[in-house]
Amino acid sequence: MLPAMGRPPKAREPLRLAALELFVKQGVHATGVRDIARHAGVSEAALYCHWANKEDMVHSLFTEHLAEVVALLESAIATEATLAAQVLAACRASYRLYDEQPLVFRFVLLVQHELASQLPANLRMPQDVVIDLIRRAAARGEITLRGDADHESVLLSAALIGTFLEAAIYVGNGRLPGPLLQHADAVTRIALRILRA
Amino acid sequence: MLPAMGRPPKAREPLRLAALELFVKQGVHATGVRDIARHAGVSEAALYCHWANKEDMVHSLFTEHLAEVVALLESAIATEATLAAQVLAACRASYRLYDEQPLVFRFVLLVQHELASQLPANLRMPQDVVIDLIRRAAARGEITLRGDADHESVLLSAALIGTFLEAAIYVGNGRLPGPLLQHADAVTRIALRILRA
Amino acid sequence: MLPAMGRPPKAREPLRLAALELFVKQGVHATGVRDIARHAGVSEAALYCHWANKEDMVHSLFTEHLAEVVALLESAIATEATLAAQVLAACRASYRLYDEQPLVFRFVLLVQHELASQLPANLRMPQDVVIDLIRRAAARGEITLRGDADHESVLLSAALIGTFLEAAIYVGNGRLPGPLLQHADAVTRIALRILRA
Amino acid sequence: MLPAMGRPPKAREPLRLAALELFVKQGVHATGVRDIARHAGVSEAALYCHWANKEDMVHSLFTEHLAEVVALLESAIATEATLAAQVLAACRASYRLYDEQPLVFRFVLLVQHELASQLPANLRMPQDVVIDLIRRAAARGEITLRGDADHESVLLSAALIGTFLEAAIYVGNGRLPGPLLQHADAVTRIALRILRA
DNA sequence: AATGAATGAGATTTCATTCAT
DNA sequence: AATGAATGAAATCTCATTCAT
Repeated sequence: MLPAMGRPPKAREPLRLAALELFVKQGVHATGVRDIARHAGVSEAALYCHWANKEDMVHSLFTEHLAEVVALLESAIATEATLAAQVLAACRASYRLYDEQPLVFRFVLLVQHELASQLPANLRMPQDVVIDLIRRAAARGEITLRGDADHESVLLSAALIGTFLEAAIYVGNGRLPGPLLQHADAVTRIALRILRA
Repeated sequence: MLPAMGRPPKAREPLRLAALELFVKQGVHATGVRDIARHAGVSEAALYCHWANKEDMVHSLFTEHLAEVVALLESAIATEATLAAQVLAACRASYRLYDEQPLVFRFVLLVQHELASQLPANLRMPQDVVIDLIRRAAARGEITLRGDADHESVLLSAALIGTFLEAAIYVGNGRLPGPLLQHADAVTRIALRILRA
Repeated sequence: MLPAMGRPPKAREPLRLAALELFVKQGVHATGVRDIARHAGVSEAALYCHWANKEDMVHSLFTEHLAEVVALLESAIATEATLAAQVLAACRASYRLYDEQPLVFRFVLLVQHELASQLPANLRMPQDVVIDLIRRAAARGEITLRGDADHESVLLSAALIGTFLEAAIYVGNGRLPGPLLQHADAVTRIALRILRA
Repeated sequence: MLPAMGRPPKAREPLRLAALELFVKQGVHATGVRDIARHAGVSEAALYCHWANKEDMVHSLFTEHLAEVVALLESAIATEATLAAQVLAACRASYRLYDEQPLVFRFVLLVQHELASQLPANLRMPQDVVIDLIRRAAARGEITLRGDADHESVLLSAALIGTFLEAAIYVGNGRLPGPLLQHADAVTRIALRILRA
C-alpha cells in the first residue's frame, strides 16, 4: 500500500521533533533554523527538502497537531453521553496527552498566541470544541444558561478552558506536582462547579 | 548649585511606550530595536542610553509593570473584608486596568510565558497574590479546602487565574465583546462557584 | 561512495590572504570584517563559514603562521653544526621569508605585540628558538656565558632578536634599502659580535 | 606669571593618564573614547573640552612624549664625551624612564608602529638620535665603519635600538626580571661589542 | 569646564535561504 | 534526500562626536 519509494527520509522526523521541542522551550521566533538543524543532527539545508521554508514548517506542524488535539478531544467527548462524563473524558484525554507528549500539548495550546495573528480564522480550535460541548449540554437541558445564552456559553467555555490550561501551566512551572493526569478528577470537579452541573 | 547636568531625557518615555506596544502586538522576539526606535521617533542608539541592551529593557519593563500589577491587586484586595468582595474587587481592578492600559496588562500577563525561562524564581507574581487570598479565606473559615489544603489552594488559584485570564484573552481575540470590565460580575460569579463560597 | 559533500570552499583562501594583508598594513583592530570580505571579493558572512568570528580568525592565522616560522627557523638551524653557521642560516631563512612572504613575516613578528595580552603563555615563539640555540652553543662550549648563565642567555637572545628585527623594521620604513636578504651577512656579523663567537 | 584663569581643569590630567595607560595596554585603535572616560572617571564629552577629537589627542600625546624622550636621550648623551659613556648614559636614562614611567616609554617606543602611517616624516625619533651618536663617534674616530659608512651606521643603529628595545620588551613579557635598570650595564656591554668600541 | 542625552555611521554577527555537488 | 559553502538582508550593538544645560 505504501508508495514505491527510494530511500526513506532520514532528516524529517529529527527535524520535526527538534523543532517542536525548541518552539515550545524558546518560542517560535526565538528559534532559528540553525538551532533546529543542530538539535536534529542534520544540516540546515535539509529542512528545505521537507518544508518550503521555516514559516511553512511552523504552520504545518501547528495545523497537524492542532487537528490531532481537536480530534482527540472530540473522540473522547463522543464516547460519553452526559456532560459530567464528557468533561471528565476530555480532561483526562488532554492531560494524558500532556504527560505523554508534552511537546505536542504545549505547542498547540501555548504557542498559538505567538501565531495568533497569522492563523486562518476558520481553524477549528479546542476552544470551539468546548463551546460546542456546552451548547449541546444546554440544548439537552443539562445546564441552564442565564441571560444571553450565546454569550454565557462562551464565557463558561473561557472559564473551563482557562481552568484546564492554567492547571497544566502550574505543573509546567512547578507550582503543582506532576504528572498532570493525577489532577484530572479535581479539575473536573471544579469545572462542573463552574457549569453548575 | 546643582551638579552640572546634561539635558533632561527626551527619548526614554517614547521608547518605553513603543516597546510596550510592540512587544504586546508582535511578541518580544519578533520586535526589533529598530522597530522600537522608529515607533518612538528616536534613534536606535538612544535605547542604549537608558538600558544596557534589549534584554535589559525587556526585563526592566517586565519587573516594573509586574510590581505595579501586583500592587494593584493587593491594594484592591486590602480594601475588602470578605472573600466574595475581595474577588470582585480584584477582578474589577484588573479588568479596569485591561481596558484602560491594555498594554500593561497584556505585557505582564501574556508576555510572561515568553520570558518564563529567564525570570528569577523569587518574583512575586499575580498568581501568588491569588494563592494568598485563598489561603487567608480558608484560614478565616470562609471556604473549606478538601484533602491536602496547600495543594487544593494552589489548584483553586489556578482555576481562578485561568478563568480570569481566559476571559480577557477571549475579549482580545473577539470571542467575547469588550470592554472587559462588563464581564467582571459574571466572571466573579463563576469564580465564587469555583471556590464554593 | 563519498559521504555526500557540498561544494568545495571557494572563499576561505581569499579571506585568509586578504586578512593577512590588511592586518599587516593597518593593524588587526583597524581592519574590519567588511574590509577583509571586500578585499577577498566575497560576502562578509562567508567569513563565519570558516571561523567562529573575527577573533577566532586572528588567533588561527597567528598560531598557524607562528608555527610555520618556528619550524622554518628550527629546520634552518638543524642543517648546521656550528653556532656561526646556525645564526647565518637562521638569519638568511627568516630574511628570505621576509622578502618572499613579507605578509607572513610581518604578521607573525610584528602583530604579536597587538595580541600579546590574549595569547596562551605556552606557545613556542621565535624567541624561544633563539634562546635554545644560544644555550646549546654554550653547552657545546662555543660561547661562554658570564654570570648567571640562564639570565645571560636570555639577554643575549633579546639582543639577537632585537638586532634581527630592527633591521627588518628599518627596511620596512625605508631607513635601509631592500631586499632584506642583502643585509643578512652584515647582521650576522653583528650578531656574532654580540655572542663574542 | 600664570595666565589669569577661572577654575583649573579637572578632567584633563585624568584623561591623559587613562589614555596613556589604555593605549599602551590595548593599543590605540582598540581603545575607545568611552574606555578612556570611564577609566578617568569623567564624562566622554569632557575629552572634547581639551582635544579636538580622539585623533588629536593621540597625536598630541605622542608628539609631546616623543619630544620628552628625545630630549632625555640627547641630554644624557650631551653630558658625556666618549662613545662608551654616551651609550651607557643613554641606556641608563631610558631604562630609568621605563621603570619610573613605563607608560610614557612604551607609548612612545611601541605605539609608534601603530601610528607609523599617519606620522609626519620629519619628526625626530629616538632612532635618529642613535644614528647621530654613531656618526659623531665615527667622525671622532672612536669606531670604524666598514664599507658604505652611511649604510653601516644605519645598520648599527638598528642593532643598537633593537637590542635596547628587545631587552625592555623581555622585561615587559616576563622573560627577564624587572626593574629594567638593573640590565643597563649588561645591555651596554653588548651594545659596545656591536659597535666594536 | 563639564555633563547626560542623543545621534548617524558603521561594527560585528545572525538570519533564513539558495546553490552546486 | 542531504550536504557544506555561500549569500543578502537584517539584527544588535558600538563608535566618535555633538548638543543643550
